[in-house]
Amino acid sequence: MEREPPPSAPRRPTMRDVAARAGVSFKTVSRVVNGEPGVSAALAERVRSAVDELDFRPHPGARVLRRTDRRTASIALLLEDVANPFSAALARAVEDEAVPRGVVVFSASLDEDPGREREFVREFGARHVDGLLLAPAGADQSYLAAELRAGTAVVCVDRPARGLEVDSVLTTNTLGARDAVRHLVAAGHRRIAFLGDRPSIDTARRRFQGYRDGLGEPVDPRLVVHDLRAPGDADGAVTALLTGPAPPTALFTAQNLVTIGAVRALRRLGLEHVVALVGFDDFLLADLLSPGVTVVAQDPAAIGRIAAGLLFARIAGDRGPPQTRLVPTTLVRRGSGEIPPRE
Amino acid sequence: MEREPPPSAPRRPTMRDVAARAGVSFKTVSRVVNGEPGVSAALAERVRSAVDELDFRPHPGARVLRRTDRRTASIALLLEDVANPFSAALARAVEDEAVPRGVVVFSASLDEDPGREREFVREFGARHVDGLLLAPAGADQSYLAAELRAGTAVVCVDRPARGLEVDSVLTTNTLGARDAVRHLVAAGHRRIAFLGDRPSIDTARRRFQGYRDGLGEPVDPRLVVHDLRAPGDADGAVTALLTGPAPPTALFTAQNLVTIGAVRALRRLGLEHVVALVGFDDFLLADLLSPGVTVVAQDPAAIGRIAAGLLFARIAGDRGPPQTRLVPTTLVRRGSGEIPPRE
DNA sequence: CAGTTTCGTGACAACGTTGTCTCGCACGGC
DNA sequence: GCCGTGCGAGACAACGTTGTCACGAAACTG
Repeated sequence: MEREPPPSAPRRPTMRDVAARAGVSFKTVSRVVNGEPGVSAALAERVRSAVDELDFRPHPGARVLRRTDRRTASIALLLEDVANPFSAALARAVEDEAVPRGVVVFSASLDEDPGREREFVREFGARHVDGLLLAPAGADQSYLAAELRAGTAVVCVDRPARGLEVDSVLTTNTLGARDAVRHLVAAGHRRIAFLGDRPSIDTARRRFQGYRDGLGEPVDPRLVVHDLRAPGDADGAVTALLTGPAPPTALFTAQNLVTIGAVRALRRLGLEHVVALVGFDDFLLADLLSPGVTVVAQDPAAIGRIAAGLLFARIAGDRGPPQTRLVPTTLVRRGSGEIPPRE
Repeated sequence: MEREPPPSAPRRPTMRDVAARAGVSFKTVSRVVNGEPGVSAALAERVRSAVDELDFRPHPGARVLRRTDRRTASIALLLEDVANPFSAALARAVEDEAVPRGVVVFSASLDEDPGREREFVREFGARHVDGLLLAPAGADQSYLAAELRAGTAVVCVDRPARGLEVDSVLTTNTLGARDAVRHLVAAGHRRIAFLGDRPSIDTARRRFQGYRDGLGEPVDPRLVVHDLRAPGDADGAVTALLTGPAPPTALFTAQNLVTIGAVRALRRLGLEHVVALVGFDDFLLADLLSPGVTVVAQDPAAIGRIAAGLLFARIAGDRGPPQTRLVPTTLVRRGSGEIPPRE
């Protein structure tokens, strides 16, 4: 016979409690809390001190239920992985836009899983977030139309939505990659390898396009490797390329972890001062390696800042046509990209 | 004369809409949605298909208002800065515990600001999150007692709460720092500098204590520098130490960014193969620098995982005494910590 | 076969808030 | 001194859901 004595059912104070303490009706409390006019100064003061004494805060659930604007003052941030530096920097920038507006941020990681993307969108839609900031994982976002109709604002970051017109904030992937490759070409390289992520990912495809543009001559398919995700994959691919016949004299690595894998491989082969390397996306300490790693740097904070700005404009009622904003890249020369071809 | 035709007031379907479509009372819908017994198979099926057709999802605000357990299936994560790798890895681990439980995660950055800490706690408390995972920024957390009374579970991560007994998950800071310094002592070093963050931060203080323990002899105050935050600070401090009289033969850097600043300084002075270095907290690419940077690695993912476990146990009703769980560090030898003293 | 139990279903109140409506009263105009 | 006017304040409904209760029909009991 076990019995757990309920420890006096924890409860936060409500407007009724405040009203009782101040000796007014609970509607008067509502008026004071919401700054509505039509309350005498004396009563308002009594209410305010009762609010302070009880540490009253209005219940957001009840509030959203009744309010006409239906705002929850919350947004959701759906990124590839909150632990990766690009996503994390973007998330922080979004938070910095949200907090001054009194808006809180849900965050979630999609792990390139379209199923997870849809589940999270559904979940946060049901929770009535005011807006959704999404880095799409799946190949089709037309399902988002239902959320837009239900009144949830949506802005895509890093990758555009497919099958639906919404605001997007993207890196100039094609141009950035083209610049990287042209930089190598300008140093005299002709055999430049491309190492990239899965081409089903929009950014990976665009960077490959930029590689082709930058080369300016037909691509040698033996110098192209796709579908690399982890540093280990890249390490293997680079090792195979450089120990095989007709090795490249330069590498263009089109993703963060691929770049790191390539650095590991070059180091192990003792070729880090012989084979040139330019990576897409900057990373911490790239300047302290020897040679420093030349990269095409993205600006995740700018993406987050701009995207949050667009989202809050939509939430505030902007009904203009969908916009695409492009955030430029910067070529950062650190040494590895300036190695001339071996002769 | 401007007029915005309201675009048919976006609205999500409610139980009433589902009920109308299925030809039942809305209470029957509630029963089916919540899996309560006492609904005939035929009706339940009708309701389920109406739910699917309308893509109905119950309104969480209304639900929490009425439910006896008052659960919102949400938690808040209050960390130093979601963009820093330690916090980001911790956040990801927490998400991985929350998602399978159907719980969503708010995240926020405190930036070592006690005011921000209190505001966020207040905000998320008012939003009735089920639990709060907090890396305290302020010197006193006794104010949390009010949240606990109101029924919000709280677990501290990385740093203990002060002025209040709650569950905490901490790194073995003192032991880890002691091991690092002993490692240098074992290599023959006697003049080992300490470079750390503000001693008002619990972890910084403990790491300094570990330094003293590891030295085993009186500390030379000229080799101790506190209050370093950014890499630039550390760079300057290291430069001053090494170009001054009686320079140290080894450095113990007690924080991530400080370690990076120290590496920069050593590199600039050309002493990276002469002065030994052990850092507290691991970082990406530490192994690719030359020499590789020896560190005392923390395990932020384990901290997040364990803390989330404790939090969900509390939310589920665990009323046991507050626990403190310690997560051990690992000394990772990569070269910089194995340099013998210059003779 | 009357009386009782069970079971499926719906009516209704309540959660804590905001929006609308009404009421009482002091005030000003004639 | 009478009546509209305005204004402060409360009563009440409603938001979308869950918990409680009541009802009618079917299924048991003796």
